[in-house]
Amino acid sequence: MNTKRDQILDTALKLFVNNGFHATPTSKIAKDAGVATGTLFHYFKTKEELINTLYLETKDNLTNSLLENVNVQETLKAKFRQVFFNYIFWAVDHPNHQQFYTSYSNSPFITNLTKEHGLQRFQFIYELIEKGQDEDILKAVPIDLLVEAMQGLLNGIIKHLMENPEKMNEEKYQNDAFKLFWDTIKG
Amino acid sequence: MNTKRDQILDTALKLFVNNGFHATPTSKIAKDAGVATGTLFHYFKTKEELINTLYLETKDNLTNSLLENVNVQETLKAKFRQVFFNYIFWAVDHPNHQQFYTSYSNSPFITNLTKEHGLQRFQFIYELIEKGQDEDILKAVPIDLLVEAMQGLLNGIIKHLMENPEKMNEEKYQNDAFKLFWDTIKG
DNA sequence: TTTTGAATCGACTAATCAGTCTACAAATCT
DNA sequence: AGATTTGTAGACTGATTAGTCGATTCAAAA
Repeated sequence: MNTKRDQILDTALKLFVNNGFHATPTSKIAKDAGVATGTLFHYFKTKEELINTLYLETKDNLTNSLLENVNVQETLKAKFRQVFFNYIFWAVDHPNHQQFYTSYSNSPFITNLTKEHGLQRFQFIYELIEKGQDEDILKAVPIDLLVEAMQGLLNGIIKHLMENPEKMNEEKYQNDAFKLFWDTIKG
Repeated sequence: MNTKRDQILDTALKLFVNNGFHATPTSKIAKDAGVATGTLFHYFKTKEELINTLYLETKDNLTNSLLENVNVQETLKAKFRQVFFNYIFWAVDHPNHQQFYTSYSNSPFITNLTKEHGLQRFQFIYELIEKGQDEDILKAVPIDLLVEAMQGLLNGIIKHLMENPEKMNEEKYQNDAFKLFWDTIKG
């Protein structure tokens, strides 16, 4: 249900990633999605609202994935390992969403309001890090710095993986990649 | 000399960073730069050529800065330290260029040709890494992975620094930041 | 001095875009 | 059933955009 709405969202995502916002007219989104422009504007009042919706739904989707299979009883390192691979597998499974998210999370198109709204959802990562710092497992540097560093590093690794998808299933590669990550944050 | 051309480039950079490509008409660039649209198109055949020029000149500027004061006689770690801070200080000194570069280096606006052309200039970084791997100083992981990881991490650190510019001159912060970087790549 | 071509200007145009309007059909409610 | 809301369509419009064109200025070469 709500198939038209979803078709519009899916099509817009693809077009935005491949051509950018400005080269993607609403008329083309509607046409490729197989609906009329009236329908598009029925679901989204403006083009900007469509973009923001796309961004928020993508972020929700990612955030939910990050938490999967994170076992409370495991060590902190094991938890980070799980989150790390959740992120990576999500990116590989949803390449368009991943590219959309990294390309546009710093874009002036994504309004400040939207950014803030999205930010709060990473709360549990912050808690994980704080705990790690208290226990002297992670580096005692400003937490915001650590978060940005992690996110940047992850982006780099994912970028590499996107260009070398065959590595994804090599165990050695996986261990290497996580070692980069863990060495960065561990104290 | 060529002041008009430079005015156009400077103005375009500012507008692109603050408003994005699509919300920045050539007419506004010309107006803000204090020239006529005809003049803009005299120097740049198309808007896209203007964008690509901006990207390439920015990349040149960055690349040149990276090499400054890298002393051949120093240890590998010291060389990396120098490059690391060259990047960071460049970013702080040229915030608009920095934001333009990171925001748009993955953008569909930057044509593939331009990307490739720009890529070759990081040659010396690759050589530095290879040497480090041969000497068992750096991690023995695929070199492209290491490069992407470094770049991602650096982006994250810079992003944090942009939001906390007062930290820039704290020695502790500098050491913390470089430690993140070095721990990531060292073997 | 004369000639030439680059630099500059801004009015203009053809194309395109975001969003509107009207109409009708399907679903949901009373 | 009848009434009201929601979904869908696509032609249309007013505004905006990238890029053009012919006129003018200016500096340097011949």
